[in-house]
Amino acid sequence: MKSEEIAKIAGVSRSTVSRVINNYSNVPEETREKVMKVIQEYHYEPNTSARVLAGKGTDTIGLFLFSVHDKRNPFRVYGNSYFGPFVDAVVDTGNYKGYYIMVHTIYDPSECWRIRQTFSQKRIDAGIIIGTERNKEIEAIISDTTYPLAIVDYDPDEVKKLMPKDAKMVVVNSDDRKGMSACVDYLVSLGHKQIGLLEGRDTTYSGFLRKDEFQKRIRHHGLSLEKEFILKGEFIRSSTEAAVKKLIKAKKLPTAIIACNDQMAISAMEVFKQHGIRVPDDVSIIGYDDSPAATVIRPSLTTVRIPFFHMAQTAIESLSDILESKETGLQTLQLDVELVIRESCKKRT
Amino acid sequence: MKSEEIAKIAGVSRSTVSRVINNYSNVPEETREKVMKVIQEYHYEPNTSARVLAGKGTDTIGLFLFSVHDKRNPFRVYGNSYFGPFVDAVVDTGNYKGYYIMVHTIYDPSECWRIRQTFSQKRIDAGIIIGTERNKEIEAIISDTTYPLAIVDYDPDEVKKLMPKDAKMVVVNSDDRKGMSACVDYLVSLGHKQIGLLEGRDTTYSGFLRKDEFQKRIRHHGLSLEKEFILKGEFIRSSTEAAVKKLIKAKKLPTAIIACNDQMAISAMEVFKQHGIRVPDDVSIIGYDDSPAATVIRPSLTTVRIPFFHMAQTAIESLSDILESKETGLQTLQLDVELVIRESCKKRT
DNA sequence: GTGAAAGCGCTAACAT
DNA sequence: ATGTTAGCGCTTTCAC
Repeated sequence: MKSEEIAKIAGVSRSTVSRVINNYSNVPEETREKVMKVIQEYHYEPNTSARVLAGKGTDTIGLFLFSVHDKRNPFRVYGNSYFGPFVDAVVDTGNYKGYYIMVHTIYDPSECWRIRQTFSQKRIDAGIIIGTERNKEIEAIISDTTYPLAIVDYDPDEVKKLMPKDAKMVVVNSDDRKGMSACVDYLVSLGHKQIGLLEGRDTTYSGFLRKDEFQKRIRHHGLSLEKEFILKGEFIRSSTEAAVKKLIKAKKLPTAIIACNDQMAISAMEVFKQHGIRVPDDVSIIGYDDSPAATVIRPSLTTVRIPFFHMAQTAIESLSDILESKETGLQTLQLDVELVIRESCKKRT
Repeated sequence: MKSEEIAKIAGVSRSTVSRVINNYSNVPEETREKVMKVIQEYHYEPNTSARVLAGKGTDTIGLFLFSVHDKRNPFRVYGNSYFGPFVDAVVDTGNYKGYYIMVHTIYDPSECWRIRQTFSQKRIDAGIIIGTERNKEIEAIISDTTYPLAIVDYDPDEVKKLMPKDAKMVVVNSDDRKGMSACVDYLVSLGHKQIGLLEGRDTTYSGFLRKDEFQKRIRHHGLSLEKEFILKGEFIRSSTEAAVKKLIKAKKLPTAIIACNDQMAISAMEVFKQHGIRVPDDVSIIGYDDSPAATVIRPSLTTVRIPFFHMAQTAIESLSDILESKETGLQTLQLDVELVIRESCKKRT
């Protein structure tokens, strides 16, 4: 079924059918109804490719997930506490606003060409990138993309510096400094003086910020910054386990540890348990993300809640605005976080 | 950049450029290389809409997730132990085979028109449906869809009955009867005689099969089937909590409970803990799905592992075959499951 | 082996 | 207010 047939049946021309479909103002109610009736009767849906070719948008947004996980890890994306709720939120909010969402996973910077290709083939009107580390490939994307692009968790200043003048970008972050300082403050208020950090990757904006703020805040409280208490967990299980085991072997434990994501916090808890070290009695632990697992594990995990849903919503809405208005430039957004106190921390007596 | 410009630069016609792009056999190596060089130099990518309009496929597969969760539950999809790894696997396998994946969430049968619309607008070449309950709307989709469609977790006989003669369908299930009977057998081998069931929804194929097999297998072992031990958890947390609380109030507990998904098992464990009932000392629990949470919770959850990754892979591959061969008919696939024994069950002494 | 030309289904500028 | 027409960028017969 094509618009021409609808036109014939309704006794009008293709253009009129098109006008009805696209809600043009200059078509009388009577004609509109007549055409709509035929459209509905025949369940006519305009061919997307034809519309796009004739100048309309695809109404499709591409979501590109940069996974830090190994390609062969079966939980690589959904096991990632970060992505799950975010994808969910993007699909939901996107669908709600009338967009189709195309999801891609990128396991390595060398696969960045997929982003460019998807744009070049005109499959999407806009894109969302999440989880990327800072590297040549992504910088190249930022430097030469003029399609609307939202980047989650990236340094806005870098984007501003790199992006073309006619770029339409939006950067969405959560308040990592606030989140981390809340963690430190909370532990200090519980009497902790020896606080360790399970850091993520500082090639990641949030990873860098959290570590940096940790150090600043520790100093702010006049505490000492022990080098052996800064553990390289790289946001993943394997590195975390190795780092925590090494820490335990060194025989000198901090009284509390802040992990830069929940997965590391949980891995650490498991290693501690294996070694007979009790959480929170012997060591307090704080996570970051507030992933679903945080409420399931025992003791339940005190962690920083990132407003993924809201971030996704914001990203989609900004892109939507950009697509409608054609406005150009960089838009920076920072959403609020919240420390969720559960059972994994204890007062230092 | 369009094919015409490439043609001009390479000193050939548009048709030749097209032949090169589409790997036609009758292009001499020399010409092919000449054209390819220009294509690469200018990073030319053919416009998808134009190709589709001219008769090519979209190379896009639609993934439709029927969520049993409430629209306002922030973990509705990724919190669903079932979907997460599956979406992941579909995107991965799909991308690997050169397909783009469009993800949609359907919260209510009344939103089924989205599936039809996406096909009618010619946005996708094939679709995958997962998590649907049996109802008028989905039956209508099955009855009138002639596009390649894979349905995960659905009664193949029903599909065969409903589908048009020229349909291209594939149904992918896991071996629910085997999974459930393995659970019962295992508990029986541990000496349990009073076994309860946290059932899902029997409008779901797997939900029905698991409950049915549970009853069959209980009888097979000559055990009694106590009505009060069949709890309606509906696959979700809230119903499970209510059902388990009611069970506890009745003062008569089974010595073991099999839940038809991990989420219900975990919810039940939490309620038991709140009431001072120990797992597995007082009651053994088995889940179903082997979701990531199963290894995190304490005691870790004995559960049936569903090969989501393999199921997704199978679905994509079958669709891919169908798209390439244009073969018609119904293809039924059933993948194997495995009982993963962890800590949540104990011998009945 | 390669080019010319028709056509895919739609939108939009133009004409009426 | 509505019809006519010229593309949008590509693939694909059909000639040569």
